[in-house]
Amino acid sequence: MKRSNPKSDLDGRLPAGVTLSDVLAALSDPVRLRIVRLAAERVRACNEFNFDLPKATLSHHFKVLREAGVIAVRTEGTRHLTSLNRKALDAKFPGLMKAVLSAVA
Amino acid sequence: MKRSNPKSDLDGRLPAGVTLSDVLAALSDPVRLRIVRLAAERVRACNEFNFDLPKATLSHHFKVLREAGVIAVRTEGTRHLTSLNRKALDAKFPGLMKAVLSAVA
DNA sequence: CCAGTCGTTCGACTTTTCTCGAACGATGAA
DNA sequence: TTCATCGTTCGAGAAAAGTCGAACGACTGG
Repeated sequence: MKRSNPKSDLDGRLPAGVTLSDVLAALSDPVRLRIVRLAAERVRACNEFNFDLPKATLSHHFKVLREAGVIAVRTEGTRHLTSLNRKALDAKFPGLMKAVLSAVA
Repeated sequence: MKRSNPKSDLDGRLPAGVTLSDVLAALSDPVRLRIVRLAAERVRACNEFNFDLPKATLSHHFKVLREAGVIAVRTEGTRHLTSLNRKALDAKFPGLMKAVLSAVA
């Protein structure tokens, strides 16, 4: 995995220049919304997201979410632990994740 | 304009089957986000949205927002009065529009 | 009736996004 | 070392979304 910056992805920062549109676009896919809901419950390894999708497809969706700063990934040996970037999102877009996560559909 | 249903678009209902993904997708475009912010201030005729875009492009964005139930349009003579479908959105997705509208970017 | 305005729709094109097989690098176990 | 596993990246194809000129119907003022 690319780790140009030595700081963890879990340090609670959003990528520079991320806009509301970017975040909404990242969240606007049903698969990614499922990922976000699961990541919001607790930190998970990728294989704990039991989606019946090819891993290349999954990896793509994780990448979109990462680039929008919605999720953060910490590598631990073989496993990639994914968590919701809740603090950073709440700081920049107050109330957004709460609304998204509490929505029924 | 197509008006298969005699009820006004302003009756505060969301189109059947609209999901959170649909609404987020509609909101994820910068132009549409601007439209929504302006419509949230007050009801506006289309020409009050002073975008420097061809009217076909504008019409497309309005259509996307309408189909997601984000805005409602009432025809009054020649003018199409656009308003945010706030009540219906708040009912189905509590806090979402508040977060979107209060976001800085 | 005619001309002008308003917004939609059509059609074509470009751009972006999605999907996923295949190859790859990194890691851990035997 | 060798092998299997994990997740990424590449690349190609398919699907979806965005852009916008042109034509159109609805309405209004003259």
